[in-house]
Amino acid sequence: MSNTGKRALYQRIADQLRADIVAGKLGPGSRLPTEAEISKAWETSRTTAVQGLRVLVNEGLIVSDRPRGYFVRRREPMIYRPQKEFRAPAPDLDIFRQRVADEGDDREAAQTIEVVIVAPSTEIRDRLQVADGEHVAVRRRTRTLDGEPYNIQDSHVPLRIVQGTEWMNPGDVARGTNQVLAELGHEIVQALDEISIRMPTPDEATRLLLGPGTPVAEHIATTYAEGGRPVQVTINVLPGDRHVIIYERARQQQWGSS
Amino acid sequence: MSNTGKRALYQRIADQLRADIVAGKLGPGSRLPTEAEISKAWETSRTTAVQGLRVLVNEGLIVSDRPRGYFVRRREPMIYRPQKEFRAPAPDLDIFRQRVADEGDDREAAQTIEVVIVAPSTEIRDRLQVADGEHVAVRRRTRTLDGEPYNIQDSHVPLRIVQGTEWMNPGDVARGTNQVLAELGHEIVQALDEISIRMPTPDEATRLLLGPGTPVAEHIATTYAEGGRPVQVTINVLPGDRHVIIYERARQQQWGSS
DNA sequence: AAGTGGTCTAGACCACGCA
DNA sequence: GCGTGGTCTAGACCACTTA
Repeated sequence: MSNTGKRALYQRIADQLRADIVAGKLGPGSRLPTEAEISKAWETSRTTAVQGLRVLVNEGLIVSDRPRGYFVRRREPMIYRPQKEFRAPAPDLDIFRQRVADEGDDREAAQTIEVVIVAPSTEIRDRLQVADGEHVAVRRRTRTLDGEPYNIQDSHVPLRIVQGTEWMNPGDVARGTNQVLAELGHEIVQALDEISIRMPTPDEATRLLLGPGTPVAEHIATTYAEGGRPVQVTINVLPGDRHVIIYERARQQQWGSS
Repeated sequence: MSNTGKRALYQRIADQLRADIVAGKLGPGSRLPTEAEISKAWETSRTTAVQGLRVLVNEGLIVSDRPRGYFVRRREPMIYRPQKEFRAPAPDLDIFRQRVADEGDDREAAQTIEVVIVAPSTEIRDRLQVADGEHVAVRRRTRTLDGEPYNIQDSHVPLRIVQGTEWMNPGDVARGTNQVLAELGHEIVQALDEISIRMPTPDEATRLLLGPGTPVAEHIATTYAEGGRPVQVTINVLPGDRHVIIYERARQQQWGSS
């Protein structure tokens, strides 16, 4: 094999296929050439063809569905809104109206809930400001849509606050767990959202059925009661191919992206 | 090679190394065993060792610094706040105070700006609600910190709004471009933030010097003037290994993550 | 039974940074 | 020069799905 350019052959194979995909010549769901076809067309070994395909897999552009072949991936993100029921007069958001309305419409939402008591990790302890030996209660939720895992949500509260209360009930709480906390004297008045972007851990990849090349957002919501007292830390893990995170901002706040 | 378990050998190699990294046995910056050492230790071919290492590269856990070897990656994310100068009484955020204070402190920030006129993409046209043949002005910024690329920001405005104004000056506008827009009769009163998570395009990977296994957040901020009229669409591309996105929410809004 | 991708072998030559 | 990772070859056997 002669190196016609500086770029490696497997890179050029990937470039070619990627170009076909972004140009629409290979639309979502299309089947790609097989490894054998590619290696023949480029007069190279199958290993190199595989390497080229793997580039696109790691970019999240294609998936392999063995033994049927490689296919162009579909993306159908759902709306994720840390600010629920935002009441400011909404600007003209036709694009989203549609998709928001779709949420939970024809798709069947479900969730599994378990509640456990654990020693908090450093991340949780820092944000919850609990003492060193103090334990926390955790509501672990895995949400599914049409049977497909959708996201993971783990809420952490100091154990002393919720021990023996409805918060620890491992099932739905119709009026919402924040309402329960409010009734317990911990009404939430403020929150901090931190959103990090990273590749999933193998454990997350398993729980969320993530293919290679699928990054996740880790959304850590820390909620505070009056006086800046932290009440709850919720960690949400959102597969990048299934979510768009939406925030709305109104006049009383300042404008970024100047 | 006998398949001792179901899991492929290269997977088990990756598992072992990953465990060493998350356990801290291999701290940030540590050098990993060489490909040759791994293949010898596991009694396999170098190809399989490479395959195992590539798993971790694609997870963003390690980088190869040829020809020095593989190294455990460092993560030092900066704070990114779409809500700037948030004025609500801040909760106790010691963790972040530190890092926010660091911003632009000992590190040298710089940016390159260019302004061009283009036919808008569908994404832009939908959000900006411009007519079909109408053109838009784009301020393209690449921000660097200590000479390292940090993020990309492209602001789009209908051309008719800013033609011949200071907005199109390809340099700093001391009082901010939003102020310029306000003076032109387009004061911003509302905004919509959309955040998507994905792997970078090859072009973005080049511009931002992204290694493999580094996902990006695409933050699309659409700002609106009185009456829900869209004024500007800003697309920010944020490398996941260099940013944490922060939002604060206060009482007048509703609480998500219930 | 045929064809697919998943994994693996045992080599090879190369570019590059460092001593 | 030496050792590193980057790339590539020309095969091989396997598990799985579909015809």
